[in-house]
Amino acid sequence: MSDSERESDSEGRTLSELAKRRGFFFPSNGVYGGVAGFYTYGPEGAALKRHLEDAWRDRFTVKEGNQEIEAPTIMPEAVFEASGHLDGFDDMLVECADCGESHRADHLIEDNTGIEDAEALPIQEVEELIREHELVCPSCGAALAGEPVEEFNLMFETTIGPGSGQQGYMRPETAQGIFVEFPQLAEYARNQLPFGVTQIGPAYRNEISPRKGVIRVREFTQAELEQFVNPERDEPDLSRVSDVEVTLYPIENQREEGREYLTTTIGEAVEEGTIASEWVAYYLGIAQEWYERVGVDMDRFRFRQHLPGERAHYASDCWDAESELGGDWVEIAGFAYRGDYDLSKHADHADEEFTVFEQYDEPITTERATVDPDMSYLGPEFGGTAGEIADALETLAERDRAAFGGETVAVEVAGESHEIPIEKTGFSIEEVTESGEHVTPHVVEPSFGVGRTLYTLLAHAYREDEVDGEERSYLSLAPEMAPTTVGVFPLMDRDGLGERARRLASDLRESGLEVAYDDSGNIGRRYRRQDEVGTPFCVTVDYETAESETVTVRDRDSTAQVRVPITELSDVLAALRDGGRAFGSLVDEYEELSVGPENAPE
RNA sequence: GCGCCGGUGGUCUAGUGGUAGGACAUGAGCUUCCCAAGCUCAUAGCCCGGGUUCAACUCCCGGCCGGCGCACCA
Repeated sequence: MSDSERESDSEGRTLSELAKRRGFFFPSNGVYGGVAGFYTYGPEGAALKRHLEDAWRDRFTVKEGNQEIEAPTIMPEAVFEASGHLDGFDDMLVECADCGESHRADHLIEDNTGIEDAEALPIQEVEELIREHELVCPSCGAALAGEPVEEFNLMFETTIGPGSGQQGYMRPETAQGIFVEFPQLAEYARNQLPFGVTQIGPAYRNEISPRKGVIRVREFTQAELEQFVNPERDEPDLSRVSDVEVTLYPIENQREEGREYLTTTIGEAVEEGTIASEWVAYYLGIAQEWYERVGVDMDRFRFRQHLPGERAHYASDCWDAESELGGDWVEIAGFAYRGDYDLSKHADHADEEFTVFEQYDEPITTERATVDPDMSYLGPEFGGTAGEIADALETLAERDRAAFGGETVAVEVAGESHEIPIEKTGFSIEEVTESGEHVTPHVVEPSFGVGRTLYTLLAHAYREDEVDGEERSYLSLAPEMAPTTVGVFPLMDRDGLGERARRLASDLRESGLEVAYDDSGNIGRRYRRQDEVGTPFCVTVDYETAESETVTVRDRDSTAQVRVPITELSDVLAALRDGGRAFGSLVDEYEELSVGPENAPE
């Protein structure tokens, strides 16, 4: 076992054990034997996920001035015919009868025959090609001719409506729900580019082999932004992020053995051309700051550029955000410049405009040669070909207005030349004023995996240390992310402390804090319980509370405690949660609690 | 999908051809004036199906689930 495997094993085991025991996540449907690739988020996990989504929404929807929508998860076949998922999401597998290895049939053909885009070919033809070219198994060399080519589509199929119904699919990405509604969405954006539409929700992929717990699952949550821009004009506000430092892993560095990552700023990376698209660069910068905010360890994080081979064919520049988990780098977000690929595809298939009308600053007036053929002449004269002749005249006028300079003009229809008197063509030079043009927007797509990000937060927050000689493990989650913000305990559940603490817990909940109340076991046990689920602060009602109307507030990471007046408590806790202040700043303002044998009251 | 390994309370684990023991956790109580202490009691388990056998948690076969490797990951 390599170091990284051992590391991965140990981190994965520790985390999945913690996740299950503490209610972050666990495999679904366990009582019926379970089914691979589906996970249930328990109480702690669901809260953490909600906070993560809220933070994403705050940054990528609200702060960017975008609009969030919620589209269905089941969509009809036509959507995926247009998007390319029906063909492109198909894998054609052929299995070697000799050694049992499965291979991508389309890749074998492309590699050995010079045929391109074999993916698009029907199954029978692929089987035929394997036979014709006498392709062999790359692993063992056995002939593959005659082996069946199996089609495997990563999309879940379903039937819409009763009976045979209509073929539908679970969406493999949330993005299509935005693209197909573009005409409506553009209308809501008052046809003003640029605008962005976000969506947070589940997507489905029938993975061949789900792995690594929540990292590769068949149902997962995406948070996606589709930023629609006018490629000729719209630019992001790079000044906003130009000083943001990022760790980049560009193509050149991946190709050369031993080359380190590139630590630079977004501004420099754009200037140097490391990041080709300014829009992609902008969102890398925004994302960098966001990942820091939610608690990703930036020493275990990088942006990696897609190699040309792994890039989708429509993406001109694509970067992944990757986090290091148990020694492996895992994709947690993708940032792609998708051009007009998606909207154009839907425009072709849907017989609908997927454009925005962009008004020019000044109307442009141009001269245009037009014809208005006299059909009462052309009809009797040319019979059935009259219509085609009229079309030919129009085409000719656009192409070569000089042809209309003589007495007659000659057009060719179906190989035959016809002479038309100029006065019957209705030829004229017109002034045409255009106030704008229809533009198919380009799409910049930051696409986040919520589950993978959540797992990263847990992995990067997990700590073990020692407190008073006792080992403890805790999650150093960002206060904003933590499932519970504050634990409230009575030091003893007697002498009225319990009642006072319960009342305090209730008051804090009313003020909008997420509170856990616990009076079971000794105080240390309760601290450890909260430590393990990442609760950043614990409040204890003790014997002094009744006298001074103060409680102790304990910091998870340092275990330090200060005594805070109850009247200020909810404000202080909210500020700690929202990042308005750090626990360290409380020490200056409030009395620090020191507890030990020498301080204990007699 | 293929190969290797595994599956015992919530978690971690011991063990056996005659249906199971521990630790932690959890609950009740005692104790305890700030960091998993102690004591008593309680709850709770052999992944599923078939086979062999008088008898299967144990042996065999299949499935499901998990880990790892291969393949796959638009």
